[in-house]
Amino acid sequence: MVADLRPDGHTDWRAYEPVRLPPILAASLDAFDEHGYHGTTVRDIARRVGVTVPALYYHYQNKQALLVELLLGSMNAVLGRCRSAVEEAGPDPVERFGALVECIVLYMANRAPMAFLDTETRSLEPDNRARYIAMRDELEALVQTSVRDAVARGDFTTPYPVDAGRAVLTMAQAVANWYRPYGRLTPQEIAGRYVEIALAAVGHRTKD
Amino acid sequence: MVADLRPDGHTDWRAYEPVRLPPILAASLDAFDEHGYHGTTVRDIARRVGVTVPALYYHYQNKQALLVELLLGSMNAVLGRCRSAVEEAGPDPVERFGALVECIVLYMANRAPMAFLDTETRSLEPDNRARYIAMRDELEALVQTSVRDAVARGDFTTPYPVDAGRAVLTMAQAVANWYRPYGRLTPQEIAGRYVEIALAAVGHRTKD
DNA sequence: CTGGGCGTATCGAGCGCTCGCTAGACTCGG
DNA sequence: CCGAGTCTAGCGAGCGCTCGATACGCCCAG
Repeated sequence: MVADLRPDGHTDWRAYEPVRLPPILAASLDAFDEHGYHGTTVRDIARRVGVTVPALYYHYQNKQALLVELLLGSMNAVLGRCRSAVEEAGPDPVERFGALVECIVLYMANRAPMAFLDTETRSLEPDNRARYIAMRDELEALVQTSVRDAVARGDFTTPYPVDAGRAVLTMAQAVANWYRPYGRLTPQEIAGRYVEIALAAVGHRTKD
Repeated sequence: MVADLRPDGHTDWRAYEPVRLPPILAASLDAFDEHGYHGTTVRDIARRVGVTVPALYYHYQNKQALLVELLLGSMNAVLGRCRSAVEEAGPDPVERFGALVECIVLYMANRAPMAFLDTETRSLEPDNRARYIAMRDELEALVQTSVRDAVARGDFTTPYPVDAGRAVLTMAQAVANWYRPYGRLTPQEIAGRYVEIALAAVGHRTKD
């Protein structure tokens, strides 16, 4: 089951171990990222793993199951980390917002290949897509709630909380599209900068 | 040729007529957006148009040519509009930045199905992809130049011009992923708000 | 200590189908 | 009567997936 897939059995939402996936899932991830779901053949996946096609079908029901495992597992992982992040941040909505941006950017960078798969959502069959979107909506709700609460307290001055919240969420998610591990900044550095940029975008009153 | 595709023969970069595409391209666009390039069959496109498969091949060389026409045409259109926008904005980098954000968001909303196709870039064959990426890079350069110049003048106070520039560009492009024509805001309203949000993100000194 | 039975994981071979694409004939307005 | 545009028919390749067989390690009865 998807719930059992733990791409990272994290305790700290900031900590990232090298990703450990079953070989077949790892190969599927690479192939889906390179060619997309429909552009990937089960023969290609088998070739990458170094086995024959029937071996794949021994471990997974079908091609769709591979995508489900990866996509639902990824969304579950980022959502779990974000829940930890807001909890750890405490009641202050500004702290929560900052923790969320940091958490999302960290995930998008440290798990870029996983997060990049998000574009394959449309290849999920309806039931699976519904479960995926429900989790995605919960993630957006976490962000929007923190923005709304911070605006209500007068900590954020943006006149467009919903639009600014969505803008911040999308720009954080987009990190997965351009991040390269050999880039000029570490994931932690990018996350730190994005927190500042995001706080500016929502019109955070600086205390000094 | 791609250069001949004029999805909109605009004179004003803010003006959008209903999109007028040859029926085969319009059907291809719908199909590619729904199922992706590899998930779309030429039979599906033919069915949407109401012709048989050979009729498609009379008008276009192959399936790839349909994607090339749409993707290159779209990128060419947004890039052309953005060039007009910076030119019209004059020499002030803040004005240029604002015009660019407005222009990009307007395109992403008014041409959301076209812009959404961006995710199919990886299905372009190498030569076509290279041409596409060259245009995309030029678009990013327009934004980054305006940010750098505005920071040099002290009009933007962001300590991370490159990162903030990319953040703004990605959040503007992401509009194509969530915009719906029956939504609560018009494209022009969204663009206006995004200009404000983007200016805040880069730390624009307000004059008052 | 042994050997038969069983679960796990793999294989070669190939089924039924759909894919992108095309040869060649037909239709019909100018 | 020509040629632009469409059709019917179908080719060769590759698709997702499955069948029956097999190699191997483990457990336990004799």
